[in-house]
Amino acid sequence: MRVTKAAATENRTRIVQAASALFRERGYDGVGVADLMAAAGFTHGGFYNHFASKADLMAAAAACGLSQTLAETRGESNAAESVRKYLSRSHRDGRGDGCTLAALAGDAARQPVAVKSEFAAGIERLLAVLEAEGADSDCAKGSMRGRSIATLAHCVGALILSRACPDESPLADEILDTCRNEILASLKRG
Amino acid sequence: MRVTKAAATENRTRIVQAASALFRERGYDGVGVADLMAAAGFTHGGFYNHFASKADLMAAAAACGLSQTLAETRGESNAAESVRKYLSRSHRDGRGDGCTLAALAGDAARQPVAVKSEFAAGIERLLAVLEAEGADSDCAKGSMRGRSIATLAHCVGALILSRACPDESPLADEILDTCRNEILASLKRG
DNA sequence: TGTACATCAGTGAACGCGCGTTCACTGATGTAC
DNA sequence: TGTACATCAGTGAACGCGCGTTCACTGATGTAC
Repeated sequence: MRVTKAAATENRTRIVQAASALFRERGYDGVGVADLMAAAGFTHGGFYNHFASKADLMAAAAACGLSQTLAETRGESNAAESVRKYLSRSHRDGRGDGCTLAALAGDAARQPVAVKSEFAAGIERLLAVLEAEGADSDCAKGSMRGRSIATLAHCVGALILSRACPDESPLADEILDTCRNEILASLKRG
Repeated sequence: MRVTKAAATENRTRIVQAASALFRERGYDGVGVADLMAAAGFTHGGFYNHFASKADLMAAAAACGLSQTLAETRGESNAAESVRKYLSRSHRDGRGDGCTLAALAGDAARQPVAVKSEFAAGIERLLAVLEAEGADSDCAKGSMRGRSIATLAHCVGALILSRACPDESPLADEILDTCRNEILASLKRG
């Protein structure tokens, strides 16, 4: 049964959003097309009315997830608050609605360039926000971008390493706590 | 045709080493049991003479890969040299014989606890080496472990983000170069 | 040391299963008159 | 505005394929005497 053109685009968005969360939870290879469509409330056959391939959806889902991460970062008042939320236990334990970089950057390295391009673009947008958040600090303007890159890499690395340890293991928490303190100290240092 | 007991254990090692490299290149889901056995020079049927399951091999391969990374880190004269090699273009572009953490920590988060335990153990051993390498610096002994954790997370995060960008993209190189400088500066700072 | 037999590492065919993708079909939507 | 028809979003069965795993078999190795 055909559906309103507006409804169709809305459905496409639903699929992309469901995919964005499921991919973050289980990885690109951990979710099938049928799972994705079911999560959005459809049967799998209609998938190719919206996307050329699974890889095509992966790129769209990456863009969606990274925009979501961007919006959340923008919602924080300053860089220190962003870092504290980013390196919290609740973020580490909630992959599905957490940072797309931490959840999928490792997978992205093995994906087609369409996916990697979305990651690069997402990182650039994120850096712009981080630079703006840090602009009120006493740090030299010229090195603000460099500091933002370093902070982002540090945060992402800490979250990924923490998640690679067994749940409830002391090391997982230690990595999170140690890096949070180190990064906050380096932010203050300016 | 049966094979010497010594040859059998040697064959097992060959399989684990081949798996360690292939998993790093293509991820845990990107390599099948038949691929792994073929890479070691065998047919797939004999796999279960050596391992209870693919997950069982994944844990063994993680331990093997992390030991390799440990040995290479130990081979460096000091922390600064380790960081320079770690955040080099050749390391970024050579996943197969590069750091297991950077290649597979993202995947490990979704694997059974046996795999995650190997990662936690590997991280602990790596931290011990990093602490020793930094011991000659003027940094307070008490915070050496904290500094090592931060340095490791920062390095791993930078490599993963750089790899998530399209090959040859300026951002991929910028992340690598920026983080290398930042981390080296923070090492000097002590 | 030599013989007879059990063991088991490695082979290659086969298993059921889930994957990404295709297809004929349905029926409400969009469009031409 | 009303009618006739083409379009196409969504359905569900089907496709070929590769996956992890199992199995009967082979024949050299290990062992008991």
